Amino acid sequence: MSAREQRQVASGAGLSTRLVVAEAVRLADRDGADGLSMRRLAAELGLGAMSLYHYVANKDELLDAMIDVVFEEIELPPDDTDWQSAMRRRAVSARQVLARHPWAIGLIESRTSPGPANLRHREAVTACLRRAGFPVLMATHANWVLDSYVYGFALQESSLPFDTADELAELAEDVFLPQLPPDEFPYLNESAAALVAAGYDPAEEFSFGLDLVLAALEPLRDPA
Amino acid sequence: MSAREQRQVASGAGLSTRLVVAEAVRLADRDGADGLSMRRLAAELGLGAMSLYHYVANKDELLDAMIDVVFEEIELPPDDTDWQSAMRRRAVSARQVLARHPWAIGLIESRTSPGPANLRHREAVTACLRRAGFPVLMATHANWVLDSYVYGFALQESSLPFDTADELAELAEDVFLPQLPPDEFPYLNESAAALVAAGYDPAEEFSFGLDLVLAALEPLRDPA
DNA sequence: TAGTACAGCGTACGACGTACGGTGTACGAA
DNA sequence: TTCGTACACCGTACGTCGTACGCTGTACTA
Repeated sequence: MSAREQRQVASGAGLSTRLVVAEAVRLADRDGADGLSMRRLAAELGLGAMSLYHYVANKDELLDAMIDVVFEEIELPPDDTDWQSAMRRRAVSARQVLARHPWAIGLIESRTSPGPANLRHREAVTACLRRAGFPVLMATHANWVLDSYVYGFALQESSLPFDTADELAELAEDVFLPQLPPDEFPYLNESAAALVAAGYDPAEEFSFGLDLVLAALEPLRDPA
Repeated sequence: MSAREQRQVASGAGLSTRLVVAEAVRLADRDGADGLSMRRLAAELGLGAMSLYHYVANKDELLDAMIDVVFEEIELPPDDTDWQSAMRRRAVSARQVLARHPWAIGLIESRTSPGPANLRHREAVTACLRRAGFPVLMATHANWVLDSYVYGFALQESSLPFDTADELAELAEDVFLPQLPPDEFPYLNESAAALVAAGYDPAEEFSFGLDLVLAALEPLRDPA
């Protein structure tokens, strides 16, 4: 029995590994990945720094657990609709969750062992694709394409310095365009202007690409 | 004139900001983002820690500069072919570069101001799409879809604990499958088995999704 | 010959993760 | 009632981090 499992069982009353990890997620949401330190987390919980090590083996394990909490928040593809609707539901949910916890995206790069929620998620998605008639290897391909799109979109979105169309318009005028001489960046200027005029909505932008990918995957199903 | 620009001009003989950043990239490639510290970087260059601050304002600026070096390595879309070939070239190049510098992916999340190479890259890609006949807003959409796919793929690839089909086969047998009880994860087991049997090549996997996306974008061009 | 840049460094401060060895309280057994 | 034990928790300390501050020495100019 590892130290971690031991603690998870114990202390039915007050603290628990789950609560510690949850508070860590809250802290990272508020202050970013760099703002999360064992000391600050402990202080937030009213503990001394070293007390955390009764619930978590080390910071690395804490980060792994935090990522798995994030995966837990992502909706699984429902199995009472067509596969496209199901995959859309879970993709949209994933984007929302990752936008809420942007630190998670940067963390994924450095941790290589998926947690239980992650595995459950992958199983559910693969199941949905297989039942929709995708051959085994096609389901793998579809999985890669969809996950790449979702993670990549979340990554890009998290690195944007604005969240809404209004903020974009403001920033474009005050910061971006002054940095983009029209003779050197004619196309970016054109795009920026068009984008400000048309309005920018991350959810819509996400939908566009998602529908494109889903439609492109459709013909790869086996005509069961 | 900022401290940084000042240094870039000075010291024509030995060190320069460019060399410092280049060495930082090498160090991050070798030891990961966490392995890069100002002291270690300085030591690698035969300097005291504080000497670095003659070339770089602070670590944050160093990280920004490192990311821009990475973007510099990515091939721009050539303009002597059809748009699909051009976008494929730059996407394949981007994947290769990001696989060489996986730390860059995790860094992107937390830095919001694109460097000059990044801007030049975006301009070139947008130009290619516009010239291929995509209307302004369609070009923006295409940009989002393609970049999302590329970054997302790179992110996933960097978080895989294996690089080749052989390593996958080995890990699957020794680590993955024992963790995946067949009754709980039937589809992941099926996928893993099929993947081991068929062999796994990241470049091929990348190509599959890339071609899918490119083909899906084709009809969105304006029939100029 | 004096003055001025500038590359480079030594020291120090506050924060970090965490190893190690405590302390107090709760509780079952004697 | 007493004692042993388990467990939640913590204080201190070590090595590392980024970097502020102020000092060297060298090279070159006036």
